[in-house]
Amino acid sequence: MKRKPAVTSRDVAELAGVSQSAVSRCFSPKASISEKTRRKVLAAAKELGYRPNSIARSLITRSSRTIALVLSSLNNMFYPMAVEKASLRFQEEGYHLLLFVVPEDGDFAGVLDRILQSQVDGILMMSALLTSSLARECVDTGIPVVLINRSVELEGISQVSSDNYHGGFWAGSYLAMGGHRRVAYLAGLESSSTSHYRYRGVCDGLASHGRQCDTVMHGDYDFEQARQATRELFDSPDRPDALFAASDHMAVAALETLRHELGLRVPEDVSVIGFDDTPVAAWPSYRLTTVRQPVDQMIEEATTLLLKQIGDGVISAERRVLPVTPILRDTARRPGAQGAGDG
Amino acid sequence: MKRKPAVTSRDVAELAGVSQSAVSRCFSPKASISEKTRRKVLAAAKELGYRPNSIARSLITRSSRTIALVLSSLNNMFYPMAVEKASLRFQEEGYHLLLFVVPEDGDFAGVLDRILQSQVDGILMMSALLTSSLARECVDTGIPVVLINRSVELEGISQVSSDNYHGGFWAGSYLAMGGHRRVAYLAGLESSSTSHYRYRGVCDGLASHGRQCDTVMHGDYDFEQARQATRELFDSPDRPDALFAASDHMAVAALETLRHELGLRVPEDVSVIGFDDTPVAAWPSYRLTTVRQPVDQMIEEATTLLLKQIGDGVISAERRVLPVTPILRDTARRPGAQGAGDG
DNA sequence: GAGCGTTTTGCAAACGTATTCATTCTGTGC
DNA sequence: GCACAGAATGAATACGTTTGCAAAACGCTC
Repeated sequence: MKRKPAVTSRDVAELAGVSQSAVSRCFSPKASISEKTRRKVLAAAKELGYRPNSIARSLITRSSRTIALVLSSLNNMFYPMAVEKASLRFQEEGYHLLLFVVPEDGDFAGVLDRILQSQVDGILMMSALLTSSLARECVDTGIPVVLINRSVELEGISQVSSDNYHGGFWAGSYLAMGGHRRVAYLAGLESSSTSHYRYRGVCDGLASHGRQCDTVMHGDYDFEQARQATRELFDSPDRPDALFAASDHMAVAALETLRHELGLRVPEDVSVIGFDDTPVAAWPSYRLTTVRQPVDQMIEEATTLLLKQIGDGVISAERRVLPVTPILRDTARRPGAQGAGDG
Repeated sequence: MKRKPAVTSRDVAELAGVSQSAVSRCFSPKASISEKTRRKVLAAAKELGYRPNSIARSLITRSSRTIALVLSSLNNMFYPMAVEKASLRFQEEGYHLLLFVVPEDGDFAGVLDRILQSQVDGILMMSALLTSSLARECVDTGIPVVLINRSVELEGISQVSSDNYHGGFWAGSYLAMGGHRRVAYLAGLESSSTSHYRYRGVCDGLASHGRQCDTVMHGDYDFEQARQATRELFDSPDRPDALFAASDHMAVAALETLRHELGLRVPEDVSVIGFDDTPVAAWPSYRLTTVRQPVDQMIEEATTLLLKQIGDGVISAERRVLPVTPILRDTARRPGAQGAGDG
């Protein structure tokens, strides 16, 4: 079964007895064309199974109507959810998504090269990866970039994030009010600004009640590493009495380890707070107290921001911070409840 | 900050004092070019920040080096894992992935239209969606299609799936040997061939031990629907004593409902078997007995199949069925264990 | 330096579309 | 029937590459 030669607008023009221009105009919404020829053309097009070649169109219009979506892992359900939403949104606007999965420690320079070659109209990044020299390359080529939940110190790169600091701050206050004295932070990747803001938040939140953050351990957003970190943190007599994890994914890993491996009760022995409010947090086995990120809204903002810059042909460096919502469930002791030893 | 006009191979040629062809040849691996001019050209290219325009390249070579990846949901972790793997594989081969998320009940015809317009070299489908008339359209345009874990009755469409039937068969036998008398099947989408094969498998597996499948309930691969189905199935005195779910995702939903809502013990009161062996199945809270699909291998096969057809320019309809692996954990009573009333 | 095979090079023609511009058509008001 | 505005049309060009072809340059041997 061999490929046929593609049918072009010229073929359709010939069959319909009109010029190639006429055919082209039939497929551009705003072009001026009479109803009569439109019908002739559409009939011919249908008969031949013609579809405009969007590559040729991109070449002439200098716009591929394509967005590069770059991320480094889909392990944390936050990302699949974001991807799904983004895909739907861009599809609505007639844009396509070119997917780039780049390991956090992978060769992003090479991938960026391919991204820039592919003539995307914009870049949506959900991972760090972007060093300032690479960011400069994007800006230089004039491609708008929007970062989700990551930050980079450079003009020309827009950012949408949730209020990581205040999310952390709430967690810190809440744990302090619950009477916890030794709070540990289960951090994400070192390179992740998100994890840093959450950390600073939790510290300040604790500080606002005269407490402090006791220990930091890196789980790198990874399930197994989070488990290992939990073991090291809690497998000792003077263990922490509360844990704030930089993601639900890690919080669940911690819960599993605390309960099933270390034999600790949550929240009686240890309180746990996560971040994201992914679906798993609501499952009855966990009922994880957490901080909800407004995924849909974040994607919505990021999409709008990107499309606006593409439309205007002007790249800017806006910064949007969206509010988070504390979700009170059962893994963190509630302030005022029995057991709160807050003198 | 305005966009600059793009730098083209002509600009580079001029600066380097060579012809535009020479520049082009510098960027095609197999072209013949002298070391001297190559150096001149590369220097000029670097100075100007030149990158070949892959749109123009696609137009002339009639190959976009792009694959359409279509799926309908990323809820079940099976898909994110598959997407990640596929993305990495195709990136290795110099292909890009164009992502299409289309709801299972969405307008696939419209999306297919866009896929075909975008001149992809191949299509990788991880959802049903493909009616035979749409499949015909693909075949007619000469684009190779590979389906993962779905089937459609048509020449020209290749398929890679795991051995759903034997996975189901094993589950049926295992439950029968465990002494279960009333086995229910928590099915996926009606339209999913995968779910059908698993059903036929579990029926035959049970039959091979003189049992039969008692009830079927549709969970449509959705967490909430699976919970609802579980309620309806088990909230009665003559409830089933075992459940085979068409995905781990639904099996976990069932587990949550059985344990935390209906107060049933697993596996003492009810045995549960899932399908996929996604990471969640191994979490200590569940330790789900399940059937492992070889995700990596499936993607590997699908990728190879697709690239081969693209390379040969010949589309074929191969069918690969990959073996599954039973994973014995703790949610299904083990044959011979106390409580097996297979008298 | 001539002769000859091999590489390297530039020219020019594609690829399939959008769009400008000049031209022709259409319809309206007189 | 005429003038005129507006819409509809086609010819031609451009988008940035790859590639066949023929010419030119090069590296040999004699």
